[in-house]
Amino acid sequence: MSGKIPGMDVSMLVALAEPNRMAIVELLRDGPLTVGEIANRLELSQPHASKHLKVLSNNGIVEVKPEANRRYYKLRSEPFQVLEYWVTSFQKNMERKFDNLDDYVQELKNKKQ
Amino acid sequence: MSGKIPGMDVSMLVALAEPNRMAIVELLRDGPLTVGEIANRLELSQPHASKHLKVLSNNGIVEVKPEANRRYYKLRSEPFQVLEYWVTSFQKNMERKFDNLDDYVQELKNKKQ
DNA sequence: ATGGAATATAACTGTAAAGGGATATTATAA
DNA sequence: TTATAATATCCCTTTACAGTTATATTCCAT
Repeated sequence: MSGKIPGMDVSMLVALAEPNRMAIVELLRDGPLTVGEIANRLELSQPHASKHLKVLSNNGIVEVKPEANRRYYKLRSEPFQVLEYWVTSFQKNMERKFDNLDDYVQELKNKKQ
Repeated sequence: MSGKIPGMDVSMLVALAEPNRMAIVELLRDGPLTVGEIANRLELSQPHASKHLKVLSNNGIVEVKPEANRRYYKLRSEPFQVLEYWVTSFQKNMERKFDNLDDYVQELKNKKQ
């Protein structure tokens, strides 16, 4: 219809919407960490940590920096910028629209009849 | 049941991280709609739409306003405010930390040895 | 009260993904 | 070379959930 603001790509949210992965993301706030560190601090098995990191990586939420036989995972900022933009535009929309819901619904009802 | 998950509550993201539910949320940007309207516009079966709306409702993303035998679903702003706060604080953190990753990793390595 | 419209819910199926364990890969060190 | 550490990948089981169909509920109109 009118100015349809491009909907958020859901895959990033899918990646974030799992407790262990969210915990990883929160952990990486303070800086890059290796797989082993992440697994230790979150009490995950190493394969489990690697798996979750792969999901995060596939969705561009983290990137890898190999260093000898370790791999430092670090957050990427871009997806968070996209998310911030989306949710911000959302807020503006809602404030504008729903100040008086009752009137709005009444208006809708009349239009339908 | 790892009781150590800080930060964002993941359940809201779980609710958003499904294509049909995201589509519903985008649809409700322009104002409240009934179940039937939502099902029609997104080409979902009625029970399917109701189910997704229940998930959104259980997570506080939408609320219901009964009107005769119709039910208008509308967005709630609070969860979006929470999400915006979270992602914003995130951004600040990352800008501050990761300006020069190479130095940071080097520093980490030295600390470990 | 009867019928129909709008919505919710229950029962079921199929599939995707989380979680665990074993193994493969890569890199370093002795 | 062999050994060991760090990580990825493969296999397997189980669970969660999207989606469908059928039925129940609620409300309005006649």
